[in-house]
Amino acid sequence: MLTSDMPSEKDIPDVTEAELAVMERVWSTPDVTIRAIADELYPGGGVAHYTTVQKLIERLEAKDFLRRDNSQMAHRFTAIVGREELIGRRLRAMAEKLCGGSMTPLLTSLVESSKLTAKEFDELRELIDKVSRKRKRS
Amino acid sequence: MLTSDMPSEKDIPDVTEAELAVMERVWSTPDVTIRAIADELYPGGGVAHYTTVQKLIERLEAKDFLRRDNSQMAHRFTAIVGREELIGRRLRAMAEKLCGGSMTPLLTSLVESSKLTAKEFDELRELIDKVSRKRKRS
DNA sequence: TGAGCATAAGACGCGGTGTCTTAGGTTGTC
DNA sequence: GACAACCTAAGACACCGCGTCTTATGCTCA
Repeated sequence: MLTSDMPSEKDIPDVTEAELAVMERVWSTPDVTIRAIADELYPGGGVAHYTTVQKLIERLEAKDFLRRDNSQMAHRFTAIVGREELIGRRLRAMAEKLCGGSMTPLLTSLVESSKLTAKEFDELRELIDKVSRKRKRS
Repeated sequence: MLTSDMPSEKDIPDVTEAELAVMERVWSTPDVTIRAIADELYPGGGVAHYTTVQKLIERLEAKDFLRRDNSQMAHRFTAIVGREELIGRRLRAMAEKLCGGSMTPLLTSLVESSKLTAKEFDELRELIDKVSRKRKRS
């Protein structure tokens, strides 16, 4: 009863840890094959490891994270959801769970809780200046 | 094998969804009791619901998210980890998993997608200055 | 024709998580 | 003192997500 499954967050798919490891290869290698991913994630792995990757790919495809090209016998895969998009989704989910849906408290909390290094502070300041300047022009 | 449990992220505790619901009450009510939380989360709930909250509290205490005052028979609880701190932890963990530890992509996404008004931009800038000034003094 | 590699589909085990059961101690009231 | 009503403490439980593995089948080429 305490686990609220509102459609607002439930409908936007995320990836598990193993799926993310697969997506990393899909992002870095264009038209990657299952074999290539398996060889990289499980060096010297057997059939079981190969089909593990296959199952992960199958689930990622079901969640529309990647597209399959089956024109050749060994299928090729391309990312639909990029890293930036995934970051955005997770930030949004986080804002939903922790801040009533607003992204602003995420920023202010980060600043207030002193969880940023001096360097990151400077980066953030610069970023804000840039965006607010750009915002003004429109 | 694909699930990497490096101590960098594993050692920093997080809360589950039900635990978060409890923390919300701990944050909002000073010196809250289990009874008060249970009555709010499970209106008209029985013994089972009460002990559910109790178990969640026990786990939160084990993770040092709250402190127990057992001077009275009905124990009182106070938050150790605040919402801001929790947000910071989750953002850090996210940077770790998705950006190799760098916060920059997260900050970029946050600033761009949090539709800040000009006024909020100024407020945030001010906040950053204040905190970074305080930082320098120590 | 058989070896090698691909896909497809299902089953499995483990661990996390929310929940519940049970036992026992303290307080207040008749 | 006895009893009800509250509290704590500790463990067990069921469900489910997730990573993994098994098995069956098909295509390609020496």
